[in-house]
Amino acid sequence: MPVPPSALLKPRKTPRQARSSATVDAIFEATIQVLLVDGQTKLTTTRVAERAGVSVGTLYQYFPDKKSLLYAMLQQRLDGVPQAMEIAADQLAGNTLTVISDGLVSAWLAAKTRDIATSRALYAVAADLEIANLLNKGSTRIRAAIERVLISARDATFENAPSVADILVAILGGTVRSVIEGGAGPNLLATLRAELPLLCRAYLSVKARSVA
Amino acid sequence: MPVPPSALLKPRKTPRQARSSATVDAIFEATIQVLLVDGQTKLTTTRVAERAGVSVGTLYQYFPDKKSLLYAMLQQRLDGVPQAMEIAADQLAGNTLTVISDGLVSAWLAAKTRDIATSRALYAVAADLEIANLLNKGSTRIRAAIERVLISARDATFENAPSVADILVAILGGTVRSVIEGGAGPNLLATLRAELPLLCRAYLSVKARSVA
DNA sequence: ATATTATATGAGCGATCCTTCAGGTTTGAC
DNA sequence: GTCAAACCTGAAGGATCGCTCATATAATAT
Repeated sequence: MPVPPSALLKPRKTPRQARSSATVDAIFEATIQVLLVDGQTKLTTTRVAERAGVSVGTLYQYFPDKKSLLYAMLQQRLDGVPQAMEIAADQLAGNTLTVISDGLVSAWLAAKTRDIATSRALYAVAADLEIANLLNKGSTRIRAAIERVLISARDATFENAPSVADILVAILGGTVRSVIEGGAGPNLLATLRAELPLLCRAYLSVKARSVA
Repeated sequence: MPVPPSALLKPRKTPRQARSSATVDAIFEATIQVLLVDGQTKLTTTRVAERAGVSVGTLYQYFPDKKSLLYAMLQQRLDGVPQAMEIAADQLAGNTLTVISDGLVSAWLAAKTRDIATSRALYAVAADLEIANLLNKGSTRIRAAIERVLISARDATFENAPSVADILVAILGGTVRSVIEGGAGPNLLATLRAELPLLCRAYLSVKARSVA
């Protein structure tokens, strides 16, 4: 279970019995709930332990400190997002630009809304430096995957694929965060689902040069 | 000097002499700097007072508590953003859609990048409930202004102007935050300046029905 | 049944931080 | 020069929180 690079790894152990794996899962879920209900400033190890139904000493058996707990929880829950985008990009490679665009948006929305509670909890702590670094790593993977698949489009080329990829990442990341974090109703999320494909397609059409 | 609605207003006074106005300004600027350098978890009244060159007792003369200080600082520094967008929207009313679109983007980028340090500091605490409420109020004003000006376009109509306004707000707010918060170099901000007009124009073109 | 290993506990320590308040300094009116 | 008002100070009290550790309980191997 990975921890922030700067953290010393003690005292911490790996679960060996089912009941300790269940304990760690309960601690992760409790961390998310406390973030959502109380916010970052009231995220304390005492509250998390209480919410998880364990004692604070149990929590400190598995995590050297509070920051490590947070980092480990986010890494476990969110590692799937960059991975899903890489897989989607690979599967879309060589298609037309429209198919690529719609496919990327679809994969992105699926990855980000699969677990909206975790995404919201993430946003609550995203400004923390080490969490931001974790997110930047993920973002860099996504951006690289998007650039590769844009270049692979069979009916379009780009004068500056890296820049286009940058903007797409800003669009995808920014709009979804805006909607999820803003606590908007299901209506706005549905509107975004309908509009994001149009938006990305429209933008890529303007940026692409057709290959006749 | 406004404070969060729920906060009790004592002990707190309004500056009467120039030196106390200067003190309050120094406290606000120090708050921003501590947020940028140390992050929210290390935003303490002691650090802010030290950075401002005053004692903590001075700080508590003007602000009943830490949350009130933060709220008041952000309200003062950012109140200009919704206002700038409302003015821009009013000035753009009745124009063609392209002029409206480019004008909104321009006004938005100007408002958000006029003081990038404050915007970044804001993002560091945006998840805090009361700050989020302050931001939502601003967002609601901007969204209403955008909707009005879209409806006023002389060469286009929209089947669902409110939804289009929602998406524009998500695009504008989300992409700028993504870039400013990500601490990207001036290159990415320049890329955004170049691309955001294209993006919004492209999207609005797809959503609009021409008036022949 | 016993011993070992894994897991769990929560009171308490030490550190940090918010806020107060009695007292000090500066400014301006008279 | 005196006095009132405005402004400033920082040690200290109280609260909160991160984390430890001596001890308890459960699971597993023999």
